[in-house]
Amino acid sequence: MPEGLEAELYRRSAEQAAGRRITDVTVYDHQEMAMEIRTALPGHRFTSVRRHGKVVTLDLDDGPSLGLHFGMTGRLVVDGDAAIAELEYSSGRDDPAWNRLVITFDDGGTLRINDPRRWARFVLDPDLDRLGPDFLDVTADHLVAAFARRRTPVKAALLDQGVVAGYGNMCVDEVLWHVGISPTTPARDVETDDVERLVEFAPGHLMTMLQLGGSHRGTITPEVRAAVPPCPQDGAPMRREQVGGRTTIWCPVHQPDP
DNA sequence: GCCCTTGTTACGCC
DNA sequence: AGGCGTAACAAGGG
Repeated sequence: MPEGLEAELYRRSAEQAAGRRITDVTVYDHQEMAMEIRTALPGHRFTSVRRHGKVVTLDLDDGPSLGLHFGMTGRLVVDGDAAIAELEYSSGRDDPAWNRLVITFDDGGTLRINDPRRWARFVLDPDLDRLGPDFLDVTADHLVAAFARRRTPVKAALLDQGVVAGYGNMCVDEVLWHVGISPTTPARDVETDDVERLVEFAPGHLMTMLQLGGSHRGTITPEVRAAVPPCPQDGAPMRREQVGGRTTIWCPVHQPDP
């Protein structure tokens, strides 16, 4: 599913669209915004493409920016080339019926959101103020402060985009497994040392996963999530339960509950 | 055909 | 007030 890593892949893909003149926009979903989007974009060019957490923002040379969020199964397709060939929990197909937004450029190329389920979102001038720091450069100080008043499982705290932006279900399990923190630990009870180890470890590991293709390319892969084999690190039976309302995989031995 | 999956938001409760 | 849990949402796939 599109987590921050997939959003980064989409951002890079969207850079191919920068500088090209927009000639047409077709809005198939969120009709309430169709008018303003069709008014703002044609005749203009995207100048730069940013990402914060799971939101990709395309800046316009003149006028509002365009914010994209891909929900669970949304993909960005630029010039017919899906940035992510395989996306967990989504089919591999690129059915035209699933196009939600299509932007056409004067060279005939397109930038599209294609989403079988309709949770992808797009909006002009996205509000990023409610998002925490990006997951690739959040500091330990920030997380410690944000965790301090929360009794909720650390897993839920990391998934809270207002605490830190970009983590999805798979990357949280991945990082917690590697740094040996139980996802059930109340956020306020996570040792500062452990938060520091997480912050030190996560960016490099996530970037490696990015280079391998995205959030499903870590140790806790979709196959591991489905089959729940013995812990790849120490061979103990892994647990698979709902934590913070989400299916969670962890090792009770090297990620012991507090 | 039931049930699983996900990210986000809306709600109600404490 | 704000933290917390949960339901709801869409719809393909097993």
